[in-house]
Amino acid sequence: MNKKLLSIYNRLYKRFGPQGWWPADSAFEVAIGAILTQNTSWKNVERAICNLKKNRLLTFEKMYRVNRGDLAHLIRPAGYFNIKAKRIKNFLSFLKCSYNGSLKKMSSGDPAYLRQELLSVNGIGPETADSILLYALRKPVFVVDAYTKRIFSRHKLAKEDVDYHELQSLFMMHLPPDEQLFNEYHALLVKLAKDYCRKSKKECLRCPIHEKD
DNA sequence: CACCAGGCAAGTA
DNA sequence: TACTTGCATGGT
Repeated sequence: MNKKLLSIYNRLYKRFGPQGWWPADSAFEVAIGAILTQNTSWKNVERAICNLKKNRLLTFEKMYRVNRGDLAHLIRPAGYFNIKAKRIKNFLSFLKCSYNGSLKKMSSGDPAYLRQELLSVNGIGPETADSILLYALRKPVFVVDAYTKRIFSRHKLAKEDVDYHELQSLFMMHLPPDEQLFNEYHALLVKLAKDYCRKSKKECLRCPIHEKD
């Protein structure tokens, strides 16, 4: 499995090259984006982030001050704007209480402990927590998402109804705990899914996973 | 028109 | 525990 996972990674990297994740100007922007992208296309998230930038709200202090209603209005293009505004506020309250609003302070903590903390915030589940840990805090934590599940179940590398942590440990048990590797691997799986493994698209022509090294 | 997108929590039985 | 439903915009 160790070899297989690395082999898949090498094929994806060879085909698609570095993906440059996470596209953002700061760790704070990554964390907010992680909440905004819950079950939402990245294109819509970009519109919401653009609105936040235009209003100079993409810093902890500014966003901590703004009303939840005003925040909801600005992130409207990302969908679920009321509940996401609440979730962002929950995250900011946690960050204020535990780390005085500083992701930099937070980043010195132990990944397993930080994960527990993030999961205790209402609105932050496994994928959002792991996205923040990997892409904002640079911790070697593998991010699983709907794409990862779809690709691995369609290729019979995992069962159809595989559990989040089951699939996550598959990666983390068989790969070195390399933050850069996890970063690129997850990004490449998203790229693969978008190009070759859409939900409604059953075929998988020219899919790099099937190719030789 | 239906279906999907870088999920999560709350309600029901 | 195991389903089901609400949340909502914008693209195909």
